[in-house]
Amino acid sequence: MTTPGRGLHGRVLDTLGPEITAGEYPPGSVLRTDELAQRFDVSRSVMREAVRVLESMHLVESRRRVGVTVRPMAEWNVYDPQVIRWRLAGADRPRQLRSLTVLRSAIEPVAAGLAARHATAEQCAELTECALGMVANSRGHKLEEYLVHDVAFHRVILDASGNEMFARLGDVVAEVLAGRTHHDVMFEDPDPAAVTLHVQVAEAVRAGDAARAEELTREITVGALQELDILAP
Amino acid sequence: MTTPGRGLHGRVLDTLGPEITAGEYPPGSVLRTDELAQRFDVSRSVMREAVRVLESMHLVESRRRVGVTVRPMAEWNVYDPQVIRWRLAGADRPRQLRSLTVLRSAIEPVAAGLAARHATAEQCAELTECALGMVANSRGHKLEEYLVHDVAFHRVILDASGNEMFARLGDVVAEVLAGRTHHDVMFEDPDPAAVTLHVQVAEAVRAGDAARAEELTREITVGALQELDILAP
DNA sequence: CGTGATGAATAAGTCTGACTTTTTGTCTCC
DNA sequence: GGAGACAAAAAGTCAGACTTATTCATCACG
Repeated sequence: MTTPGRGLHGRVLDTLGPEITAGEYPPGSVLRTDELAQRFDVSRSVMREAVRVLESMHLVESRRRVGVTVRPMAEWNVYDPQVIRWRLAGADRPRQLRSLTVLRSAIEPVAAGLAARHATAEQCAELTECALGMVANSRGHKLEEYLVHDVAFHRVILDASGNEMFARLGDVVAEVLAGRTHHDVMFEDPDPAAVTLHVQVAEAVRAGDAARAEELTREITVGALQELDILAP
Repeated sequence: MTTPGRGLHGRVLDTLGPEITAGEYPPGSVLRTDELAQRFDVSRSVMREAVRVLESMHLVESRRRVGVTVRPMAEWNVYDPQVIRWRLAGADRPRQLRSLTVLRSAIEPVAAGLAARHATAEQCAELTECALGMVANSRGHKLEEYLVHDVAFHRVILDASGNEMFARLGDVVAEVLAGRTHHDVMFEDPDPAAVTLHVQVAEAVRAGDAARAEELTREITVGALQELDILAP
């Protein structure tokens, strides 16, 4: 991950950020920088830097003579990787995971279609390698190794799409996939059908068959959605 | 937009942010906080707050004994509304607009499908109202009025999807639509086919026909993509 | 009564200067 | 030429004094 302790203000954020995103302070609550500085035993300057960061994430708003007020969830920068991480670590992790999976289901098929058009030879090779890695670890409870290749696969697809907005969702996808493997119970080996689909996507991309790559990826994400629906219908 | 002058550090960001996102400092360049503070005629504390914000956007990285180094574009938080605004105001606006339009083409159809399932009666009414507003202003060079309804329409769709990640893209869509109307030349009235499609989407959502809403919206976004391809093939 | 002006209290905002800590580059010395 | 010590540089931290905007309450006036 990113460095955890990058300065005192970072330490403050590591506990204050999750508190806010967990909804511990209802929207409209006011925090006083002086009190916060006391609580975390840091100087006001450090506390102010932390508040500035929270402010840039639209988690809070700082106004004179009022204090630091917590903004309603609807205004948060929910695409900020830091915010995503905080929320995934908190109580509404399931809800968050569902939102992100729906996002994946919208993005990844289109990204795969673009990848089929734009992927370099090197990226095609990487993709095939990842798919093979998934096959090799799809049986025998080698979930960790499988995950590594799965994440790499989707990263390559997103990168190869040539769209920077898609490419930057690699971390999000990684978080979602890791979450599925680690937190949510996943005793069994991955679905063989999903593994096959990944191999086929790699083929389609290499063949430059955009429509097929898109459709196959859609099937993968539909599978991911169904998985969630089974877990929490 | 958001408040322009929210403190001294905000003023600094208003000029430093665009400079960085415009690529005026190549990746790896180092800035010294002291020099920046002098340049902007602010105290070091204010300058530090500004740097913290840039850091949280992953535009720069601050390291001891080294300085504030500019990160490569691939690491920027390109979903940060502030970053998007800075980049849209800069030189690579066209590229940015294309990326965002591709993003729209992935998100909005899925969002429309979900909206057909989840939209409240009130949201359906709003949608119809927006569509009618578009029709009413589709002829006679009433581009501004048309834009207002167009933006509102897409916002309602994204909100009604019930997915917060989609909902938060409302501002992005607004920027893209506004960009198309204002910056890129658009002398003529909007495409009548597009107007009809919006009306039909509103109908499909009200009827709860997810597949149809999705497909119609896909046509809208395909149109938006073609528009860009014609302007800069 | 309301209504608008006055003023005081409050909390964020700003600046300054001194000090600490980490990192890096260099200069020995073996 | 490599290992370790040393010095310089820049960010990081802190404390305290001061400024400024905002809110709220009070009070006079219509």
